[in-house]
Amino acid sequence: MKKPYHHGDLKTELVAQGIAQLEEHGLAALSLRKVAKRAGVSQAAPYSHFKDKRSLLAAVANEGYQRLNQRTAEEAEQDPGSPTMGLGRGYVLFALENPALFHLMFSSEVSELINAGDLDESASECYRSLTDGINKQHIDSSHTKDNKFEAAVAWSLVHGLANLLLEKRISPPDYGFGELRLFIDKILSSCLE
Amino acid sequence: MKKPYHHGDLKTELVAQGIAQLEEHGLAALSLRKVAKRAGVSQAAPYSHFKDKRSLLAAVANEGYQRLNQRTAEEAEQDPGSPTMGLGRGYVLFALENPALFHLMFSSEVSELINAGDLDESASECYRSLTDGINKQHIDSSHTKDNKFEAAVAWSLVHGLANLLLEKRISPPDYGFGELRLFIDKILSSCLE
DNA sequence: TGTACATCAGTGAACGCGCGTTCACTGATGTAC
DNA sequence: TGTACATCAGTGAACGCGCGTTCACTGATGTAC
Repeated sequence: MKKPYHHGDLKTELVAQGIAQLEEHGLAALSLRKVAKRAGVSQAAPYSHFKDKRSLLAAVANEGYQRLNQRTAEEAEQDPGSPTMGLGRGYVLFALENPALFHLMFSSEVSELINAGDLDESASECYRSLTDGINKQHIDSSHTKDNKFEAAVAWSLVHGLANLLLEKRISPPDYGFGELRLFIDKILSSCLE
Repeated sequence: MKKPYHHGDLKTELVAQGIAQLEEHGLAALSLRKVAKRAGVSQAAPYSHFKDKRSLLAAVANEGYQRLNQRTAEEAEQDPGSPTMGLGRGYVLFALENPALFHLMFSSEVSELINAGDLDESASECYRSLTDGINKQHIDSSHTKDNKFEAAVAWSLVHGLANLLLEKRISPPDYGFGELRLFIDKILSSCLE
């Protein structure tokens, strides 16, 4: 009665435990065996739901992209005056709040899966929503074309900042900022608004 | 006579073969055993020159940072009017010319080594030369302060662009650019000059 | 309502693999006398 | 110039480990009659 033979929703559980393992022990420690153990299931059980390890990775990354999209949308709502700043801030904050998940999402392995079309639309949506935000922002501004490039600039800036903060190559206190959010805004503002 | 017992300069050779292995087979395939094999030496031989694997990684990354500094300086010389653009272009080009080495240099593992002070000054020099470039550029421009932040902005932009190009998340042809160098300049110019 | 059966999620043992590291050793080198 | 010896770079076998994946299986479930 304590441990039913069939789990019920093992597939979802494996993705959840994958994320938990990721955040607790980092990307290098994400193995199928450990995820299975966390879910209280034998090491071979995941193969009933995922073709192979890459397939579980894709599902975990997918969940990550959905959360990223939520997080950026959330931050953009809070700051309706400048959608780009909100989206950008949300992107960087998400990375810092979910370091290993973010790492996985932009790892070579997952990039290959994305480029092979093995992920949902969620993965590409984060870029699309950035473009949308920029279009919205510039609809009644001086710029009219070049929005496409601005999106690439914004993504690069935000992605680079996230990575450099994550690896502690840039440290806000060195810039006199105790409050992370303010530092992010300061850096992003020079290019984004 | 063909194979002397003592190599002569195995330490240097191991670093060189580490870089070669990296570029030929990627970061995930960089093991001590493979590097030793490439150098024509037993798997235990590297331990005469390096305390452990991390120590070899540090040496390889260090060589990488030296090459990065060379590459950015080279590009900056070619383009004396705008040091920042030159440095930035050099940074991105280096990443694309040495994808796996760049990957290693900014991996979590090497970041930890850097933050623990286990690398030469070369690692921090790339950031310092960027700051210098910005100071040079703004010495007779309108801005006077804020150079410190501009350096963080420039580094973020350049680092993000390098990573997104590397993982093929951004593809110059999608923006109508066949020539990589022109695309990089277009993206960088909106923030850097 | 009760029974036979197909389905399939999950088990547990086993596979082969490459890895970092250790260890007692051997061969080459150079220095002291 | 020649010999004894310390040094130490490199050897090769072995260690234990965790990994992804396969396999024949077993237990639970639900459906057809």
